[in-house]
Amino acid sequence: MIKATVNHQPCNCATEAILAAAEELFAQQGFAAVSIREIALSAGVSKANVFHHFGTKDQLYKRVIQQIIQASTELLDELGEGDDDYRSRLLHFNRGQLQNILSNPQGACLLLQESLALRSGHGQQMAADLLGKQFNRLVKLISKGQQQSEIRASLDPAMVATLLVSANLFFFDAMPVLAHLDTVSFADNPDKFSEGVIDTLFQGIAARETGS
Amino acid sequence: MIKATVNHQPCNCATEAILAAAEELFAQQGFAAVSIREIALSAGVSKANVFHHFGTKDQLYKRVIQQIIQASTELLDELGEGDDDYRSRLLHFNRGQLQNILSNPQGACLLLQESLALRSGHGQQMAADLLGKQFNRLVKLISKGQQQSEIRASLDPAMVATLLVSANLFFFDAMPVLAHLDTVSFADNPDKFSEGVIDTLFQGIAARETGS
DNA sequence: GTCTATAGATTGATAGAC
DNA sequence: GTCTATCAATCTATAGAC
Repeated sequence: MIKATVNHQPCNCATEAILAAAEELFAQQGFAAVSIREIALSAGVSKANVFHHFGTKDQLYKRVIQQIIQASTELLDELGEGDDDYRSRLLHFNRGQLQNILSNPQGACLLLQESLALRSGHGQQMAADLLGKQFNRLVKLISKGQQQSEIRASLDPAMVATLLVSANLFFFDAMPVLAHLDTVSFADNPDKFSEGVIDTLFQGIAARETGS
Repeated sequence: MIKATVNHQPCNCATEAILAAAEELFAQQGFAAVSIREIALSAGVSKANVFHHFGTKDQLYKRVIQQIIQASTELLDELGEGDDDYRSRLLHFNRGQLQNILSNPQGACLLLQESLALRSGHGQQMAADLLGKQFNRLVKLISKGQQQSEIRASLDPAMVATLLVSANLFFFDAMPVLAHLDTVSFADNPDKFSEGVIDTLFQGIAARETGS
């Protein structure tokens, strides 16, 4: 025994295959529409094997959500830091957040499903915490920009944060369908979109005399 | 004339009860998680009665989506018209859209589910058309504002429309969870939110000298 | 139109061999 | 850990009486 060359993560190929298959299917069809049989088939294992590793369908789903949240959280811890001007920092933050969303569309889709409360509140709290955390980081960034007089002090920082975050979620959720409208030119270019959002927000949309 | 006191809609109480029950349950749990038995129980009719009136579960779902789209479409046909300045007209449009969404949260929830493509593309096209129609109305409104020199001409109208629409969807979808953050003050006041969005967008968020 | 009864398929989960 | 075989429950949908 002593388990010599053992990996603490024993390359448990089956569990990873099951998790990957489950994430894809849950994202595409939603929790209730996916059967364990379907997941097992897609992962190349037997149905009983899924239950052996994850106990119940609910627990498997919870593990999938946890995995997404964790990967997502690790990616945004140094977003928007640095000593650039606040316009650059907000652009950096927003662009990073959008890239993060687009880097795992399935995960984003599942978190959006959670936000709609389609499941009986299992992963919902975790998804809410993730959104709240990102939102508060952004609010803090904007507040600092106001203290440094780079951002208009009379604005509610949470309102500005709302406009920034909502644009990214909308890009992910609705842009695929708006892309076919001839009025939309930025649907296939996230970076250009982020720049457009920041430009528009910083300059404002009201026509002004060329003052200043 | 003619058609005296007749209703073409013969007050078919059962079908309406079924539709109402189905809309509520589908919105809360998603299509796959709801059984016909559950819908029939909630509507106060028998299971077979549901099949008699709607044929299949898919067709019932499609009818629910159609009903929501139709009610939604009727409500926005004169939004943003008038001869006010374009700031007022955009505020009017956006506030109306948000009120429309909040007036039927279940419907909005179902349309969001459609946008996530959880169903095999039945109502998805209709939901996409509705969003596209509203979006294009808004784009046109903004373009006219640019022609009248009330809105900065160098902006992409679709970008401005994106910021406006996304804010409303975000308010509906994510605000309930953000409401618990102490940084957010407008979560329970849609009208105040709409004003804040328009204010922020028109003035821009960059600090400027008090010029002009 | 509304119901009861039922058919036939599929589901989540378990038992037990290997 | 992995499998086959199986259970009981639930599902969509239909048949047929009233």
